[in-house]
Formats: sequence, structure tokens, C-alpha cells
Amino acid sequence: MTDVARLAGVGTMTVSRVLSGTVPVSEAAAQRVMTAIQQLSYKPNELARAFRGQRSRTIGLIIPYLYDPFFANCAHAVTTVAKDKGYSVIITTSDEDPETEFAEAEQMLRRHVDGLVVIPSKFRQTRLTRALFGRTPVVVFDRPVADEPFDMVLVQNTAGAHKMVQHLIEHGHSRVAFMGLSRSLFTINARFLGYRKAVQEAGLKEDAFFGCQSIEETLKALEERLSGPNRPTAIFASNTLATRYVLSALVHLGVKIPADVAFAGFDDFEMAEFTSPALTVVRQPAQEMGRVATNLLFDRIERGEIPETGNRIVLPVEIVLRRSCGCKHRTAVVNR
Amino acid sequence: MTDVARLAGVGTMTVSRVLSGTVPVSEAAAQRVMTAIQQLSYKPNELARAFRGQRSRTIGLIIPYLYDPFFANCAHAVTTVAKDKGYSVIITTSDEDPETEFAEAEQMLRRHVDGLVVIPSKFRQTRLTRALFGRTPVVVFDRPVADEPFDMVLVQNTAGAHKMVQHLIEHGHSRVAFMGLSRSLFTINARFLGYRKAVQEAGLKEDAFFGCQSIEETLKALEERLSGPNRPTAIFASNTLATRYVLSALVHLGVKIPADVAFAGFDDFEMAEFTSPALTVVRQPAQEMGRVATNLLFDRIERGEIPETGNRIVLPVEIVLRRSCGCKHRTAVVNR
DNA sequence: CTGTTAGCGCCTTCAA
DNA sequence: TTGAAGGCGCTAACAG
Repeated sequence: MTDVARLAGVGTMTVSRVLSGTVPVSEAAAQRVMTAIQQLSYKPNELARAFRGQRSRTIGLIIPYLYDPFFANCAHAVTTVAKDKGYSVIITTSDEDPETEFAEAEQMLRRHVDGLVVIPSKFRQTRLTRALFGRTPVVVFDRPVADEPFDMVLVQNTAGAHKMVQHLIEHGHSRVAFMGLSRSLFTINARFLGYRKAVQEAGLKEDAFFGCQSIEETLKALEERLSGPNRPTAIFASNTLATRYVLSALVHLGVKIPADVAFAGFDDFEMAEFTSPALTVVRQPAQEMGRVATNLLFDRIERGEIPETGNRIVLPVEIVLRRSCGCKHRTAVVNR
Repeated sequence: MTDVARLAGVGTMTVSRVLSGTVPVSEAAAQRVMTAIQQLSYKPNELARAFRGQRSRTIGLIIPYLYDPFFANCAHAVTTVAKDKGYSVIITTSDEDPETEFAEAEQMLRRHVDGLVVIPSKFRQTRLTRALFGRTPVVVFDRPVADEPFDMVLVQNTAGAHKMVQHLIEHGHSRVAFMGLSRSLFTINARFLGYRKAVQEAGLKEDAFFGCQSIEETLKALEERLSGPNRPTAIFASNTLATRYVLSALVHLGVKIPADVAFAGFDDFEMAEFTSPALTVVRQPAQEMGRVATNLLFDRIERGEIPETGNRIVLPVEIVLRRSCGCKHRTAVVNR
């Protein structure tokens, strides 16, 4: 910058002012500065700028995994909004581990990000607290943090599952099994609650399995159930991973969908219409959620305010009726 | 830091040394410093550290999209390796646009990243040059940059496609169609070259379509071909997007796989075994590629060297034989 | 082993 | 409208 100033025959402050454009600078000086910048191909040092100023123009993004298409879609929206705002994004994965998440959040704070967007790890185990972040705004999404006043953006997990299971019941199924990973994941638990509500309302018995950690365990659980006396006639898988394991098990067991058992899942994915049969699912707006969360964060950053009690925004889901539930018609999308 | 030093009754340098751990500090002083850090819950300012020192302990990652599971997997590996090394990752998407890519690369340079990992946008259109980056190491992967001495990590696009198409031909197909997005994408073109080689070696006629930009265009192209005189009996789709569009078109046209036409794709994905029928594909090691590229980058960063001519590492692909090609046996993976 | 000095590049403050 | 001074938090280099 000193070089630019010297070449332009002005002080460094004039260069700074030309760059920021906030304070009036004479036309002539501005011209000379611009030329000098060109000639020297001067690049402002954002590190120094962030260090000196109050803003790093960087936000942090913490998600469980990037290889999961759902989280990747969320992340895509975050990076897109940030780019539009001229912000950089520091990204990291927590691997669903509260300790990693905590350490990564601290690291981002040490890097003085202007704000964070986080998909928190396991509910009631996450160590993220409002106090940890001081005056740095934070928006959590997809999953909430218990008892902390963060802004949060969620989807209708319970209502979506409820509606989906109702649909299965309307197909005449009286034994619907719920397949999930773990109740310690907020979304899975919320979906389970929707499942339970629908089942209870219909006067049916609930049958939930929370051990879909691997193909093997899922297969074992399904094998038991399907050979037992209260054989389920429909299965609701609470996320795409569970869906995959369930489908694998069903193929392995030679069970036909929807003839032998009907199937519905939570979370749509690109190939869902080409599976055999096409899958009926609850579709959640992954990118929309990331976008809303990030916009909310920028609101907070721009206003410099930390809310006493965070907003809670709940986005609607859609029911996508394909074939696995037993529907005969063409694919239909039902808005709630 | 001054506060910590005062509380510990030492100079700031001692605090700095305790933190970095590079220079010996007396046991007693170190203890007092640690206690003071605890008490004040002091957090080093990484921004200042990066600004002052030579290293920002940050790398940049530029990929076309994050919503594409293949790229997301690549990104996952990059962030994982970086985390292991104690580095942060600034991520951004180029949207396959050379201008955006260029601007984002400059932005990262202004942020003084220690190195960059990039999946370059369109071949021969990308504006990334060695000169742009000065002494900052760069590793490109998945796709090369023409005429620039970057380190690059690729997969066997041509050989994989060649082998896959050979397999189709071995099934007795004499008219194999190639479906792709655009020859301006390096990978698609490389796969096309493998296709062409296999077709020519078998003395067959090539039939390639490069307009799979949308379902509609793909449908139109396929409709023409399948109703024409030289109806293809097998289709090779050169990436997952093309696969999706082709499957959609085939469903729409009521064409049965593999009875009416056989099918094979490039790039495996999680649900490929549950499509109808299970898809035969070339599997590329997405995470492995990201891992290798990032390790290579850290090598460069640690050695502080910019290669005159970049390394070119080519990773092997696998052929995953499922049902869509016409194979009757169970899924088999063939290493090349 | 430890402290002092100095300065990274920028921008806020103040004075001209 | 412009420039000079000063300092953000940290660490390399040099004393001690």
C-alpha cells in the first residue's frame, strides 16, 4: 500500500480511502491511485484489514458431514448466500461429535469470524452455549440446541412424519414400523414423535427400532420383525441412511415393495424416483433452510444485535407420493 | 496476551513461547502462564498471528458445486485432512464459471491462504494460472488445467470408460450410445475418448450426444435415437447427472433396462444398487482423490516449494458390475 | 531461559 | 480533501 501511495504521490490514507470509498477523495488523486494499483497489481491484505478492523468478512459453517448430500445441500446454500454478500466461509465438519464441534467452534472464534451457521451435533450433548460465542452471532439450523437462545431454523419434522405415517395408515396398514438411527438425534426423535402420534391416533401399536447404524443391524431387526407374529406391513424410515439400509435388507430378504410391505422415507434425494419402486418420501427444503439461516445470520451481523431469545423459524415440508407407499397414480407432491 | 503476561508475572514473549512451544521455557513460568490463560480464558487471536507470521494455517478450496454429491465427497476429504493438520478451510463454489473461479481465487489470495485445492472449471476456459498464485502452492484435482505447471490428481477417466464400454460390447451390443453434458468438461471428454476407442477397436460406429443439459433435451435425443434406424442397444452415460436424465427419459419412453437397452454409467453413487435395475457403473474414488490432493498440497506447503512442472497423479477406477448392463450374477467389483 | 524492541498492513483519530 | 501518528495482537530478532 505504501508503494501504491508513493507511486501515486499521495499518502497511504488516500489509498485506503479510495479503496473503501467511504470518504470523498479528489477525482485527480483517485485516478492516480487507481492507476498505481493497476501498475503494481496491488492486492489489499484482507488479513490485515480484518485484524485492524472490526469485521473479518468471514462466517463459519459447522456441519456434521459433507459427504451426506442433505448436509452438502445445506452447505451449498450457505456458501452461495455468503458469496453474494462478499463474505468468505470457513467450513468444518463435527462428525456428530460434540467435542470436535466445540473445538472447531473455538477455532473459528479465534479466527474472529463475524458469525456462525451451525448444524449442531447430538441434541442435549452439544457443548455449544451462547456464552461461548460472546458477542458473535450464531444461527443453528436443522437441529436446535436445548436451552440456549440461538436463532434456529428447522423443518416440520414431527408434522411431516405424522402426515406421512397417516398416509401409510390410509393405505390400510395397521402395523407400521419406524426405523431410525438414534433418538439422540433431534430430527430422528422429532420424526418418531410424529410417527407415534399418527399411530396412536389410529389406535395402533407402535413398533420402533433405533439401531439402524449399519446394514447388518438393520437387516437383523427387520428379519426378526418380518418373521414374527406382528409382522409390519409398512415401514417408515426416518432418514436417507435408514432408507438405504432398509432397502438393502428388504432386497436381501426378498421382500417386495409395496406388495409385501409398503415403504415411506424422510428426506427426498435425487435418485428417489428411479429406485425400485420409486420412493414415497417427505421432502425437506435443504437449500431453503441453509439460505434462511444464513440470511438471518447476516441480519444479526448487520444490526450487531444478539437476541435475548432466539427466533425459531420452522419451514414446511412436502409429501412426495410415488410408488413405494402403494399409490398407483403418478408422482404427486402434497404441500402441507 | 498482555493481561496473561501480567497475571503470570512474565513478558508477553514468554506467553507466546509457551503457546507455540517451539522454544524452551522454564517449568515454573510455563505453569504460571497456563494458569493465567485458564483464569482469563484467553483465546489467541489467530488473525493477528496469521497477519504477523508467515502462515495463516488456512487453505482454500474451490469446487464447482457443493450440491453435487461427487464434489461434496471430494470436499469432505479435503476438510478432513485439513482438520487433522490443524488447518482451517475456506470453501467456495465456482458454479463452473471461470470468472467466478478467478475472482474467488483472488479473494483467497487476498486472505493469504497457505495453499489452494481446486477443481478447475471448464477446461481451456479457466483463467487460473501459475502466475496468478505467485508463491502460493496450488493442487488441482479431478480436472487438469491446460499448460500450467500445477500438481494435479486425476482418475482414469479414459481407461475406465474404455473398459466399461468394452464390457457393454462383450455383452453383444454393437450400437452403443454415449450421453454427456459437454465436451468442454475435461472429464466428460476424457470419458468420451475412452468410449470412442472401445467402439473403434470393435469396428463399431460411434454415436455420441453432448446435450444432456436437461431432462427435455436428453429425452428428445434419446427418443430420436431409439426410433431411428440405427437404434442403440446400449447406453453409456458419462456422469451421474446424465445417468439421471437418461433414466428419466427411458422410464418416460417405457424402455426396459437391460431388456430393451443395456445401460452403464460413470461415477457410482449410494443408491445405485437400488435403482431399477441396479446400475453398472465406473466407480471413481472421490474421497481418495481429495485426500491425495490435500496431502500433496501440505507437502508443498511444508517444503515451501513450487514445482517447475507439476506432478500428475492418476488414481485407478473400478468397474462395478450390477444388473443394468445385462449381467446376471450378483454385484461384482472389478479392479483395473 | 527471558525480556525488549520493532513492525507486519491497515484504518481510526486528529490536525491541517 | 488530505496526511501523520498510532496501535490492533502477535512474534522474529536480538540482547541480556
